[in-house]
Amino acid sequence: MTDPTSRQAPRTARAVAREELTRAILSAASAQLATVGPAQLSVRAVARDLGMASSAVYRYFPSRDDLLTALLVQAYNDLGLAAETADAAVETHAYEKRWLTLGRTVRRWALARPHAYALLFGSPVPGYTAPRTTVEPATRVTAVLAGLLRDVAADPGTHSAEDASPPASTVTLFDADLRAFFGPDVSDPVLVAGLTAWSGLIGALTLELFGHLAGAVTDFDAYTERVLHELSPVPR
Amino acid sequence: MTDPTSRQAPRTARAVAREELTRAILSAASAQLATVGPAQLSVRAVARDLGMASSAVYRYFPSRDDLLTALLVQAYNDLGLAAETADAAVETHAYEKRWLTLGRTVRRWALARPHAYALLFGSPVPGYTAPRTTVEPATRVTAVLAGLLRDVAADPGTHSAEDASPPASTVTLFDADLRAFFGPDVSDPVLVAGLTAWSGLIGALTLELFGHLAGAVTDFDAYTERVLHELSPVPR
DNA sequence: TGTACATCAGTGAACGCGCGTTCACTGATGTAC
DNA sequence: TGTACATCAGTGAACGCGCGTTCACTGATGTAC
Repeated sequence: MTDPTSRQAPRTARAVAREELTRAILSAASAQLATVGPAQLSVRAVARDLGMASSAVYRYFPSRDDLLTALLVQAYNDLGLAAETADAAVETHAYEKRWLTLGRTVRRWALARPHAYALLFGSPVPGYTAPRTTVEPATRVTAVLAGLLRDVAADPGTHSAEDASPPASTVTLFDADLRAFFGPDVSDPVLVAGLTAWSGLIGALTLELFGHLAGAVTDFDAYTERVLHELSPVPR
Repeated sequence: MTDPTSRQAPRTARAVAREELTRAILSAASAQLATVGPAQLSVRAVARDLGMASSAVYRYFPSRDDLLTALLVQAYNDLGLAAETADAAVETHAYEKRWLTLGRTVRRWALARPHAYALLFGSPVPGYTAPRTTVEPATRVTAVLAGLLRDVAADPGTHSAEDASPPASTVTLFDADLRAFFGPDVSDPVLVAGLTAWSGLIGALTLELFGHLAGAVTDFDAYTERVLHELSPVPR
């Protein structure tokens, strides 16, 4: 990633204006998602909101899909940053606390912007395929979980007798990239446990946010706490 | 539910034709979902697929939203029936087997029609609110889980010492309707465990079907088996 | 510091398209006598 | 069994709307001498 503006910083008026409008467009587009969903995201409506000609938006994003991609990247980075920050504030060895913090942080993030959550974890947008650019930002939240599992695996105090049990699986479950991502200390069973916990978190948020538990659960905060405890993939 | 056709069954040619076309419309609409998603479901496109005037569809469904509702109801009933049938085929007391069967059945159902899964468990359709009619069909799959938990709770052989531990929660987590649905024998902790397992299943399917594990998991069948074992909310 | 030219931002009209829904209509099917 | 009338299915045109994207353009900002 070489940043062309980092050589010197002229900061011309044009560059400043461009940055600001880019932000304004993204923000208007994001606000739109709250009412219409990603498949209905409309370049014309965004332009209308900003009081500019629809064609002007094309100076900033070459197509509707690029605008959508930018929203995806922004949301993933936003969520990733929130998770990283929250995790860094917890003592490294307080493993369960770190898991709970991750869950709470993701949930708080999602509750504050349900449309962004739906963009990331809801139905894929028909006809749109996210480009490679989105892969790395998407990785950030899960990297926090990976870090936690890596720390647990590296801690000799957390190993009980049953860890010596044979791997028992002859099948290769995971891709080499994922294995590398979690590191060599994280065993297959731990990886399964971690992904199961992550699935449970995403499932619980999906059910809550998409209204499947409306009229069933009365206190979602307390409920989620219980579920997170139940799901914890770390010892203690 | 009084069925007006049950008094006698004249089965006029018109009635037959109407039933068949209704089915054809639903099937064409369902096929559409595979390519465009529920928000883009188009009455005109459905009519085009069937070779009829778009206005003719309105003789069968008064509006686009009603068509969508019919699709929802159909999908929920389809999934519910699959789960009920599969569960009935397993021995009542083979609790874990029943849980695994539920998970496998839901997954197989979803893999065979990912668009239907997205319709039920993906992002809500913006601007559309499902009417009361959909509630009961939506209940069917979860009723299978409820039946399982009820059977476990009613079985005296499944209670260990720790069940005697105090409820420990002063908060009311669940709505009275849900409590009634699961029955009085199912304790709060068991209910939490059941919903956690369900969340995990939905989360795992969402991550798999919506492509979040592409390039991470290599063998999704084996992976899901492991996750289902991990999630099991029943003893043994 | 001033001028000449190049670059960029934003406009407004236009292209071709698809949508949900209504309406007056034709012709076929069903029903009552 | 036959006839008269009512009901229903399906048509095609029309309404008013919104969309993504392109294009030739004006005017402002930036740059090189």
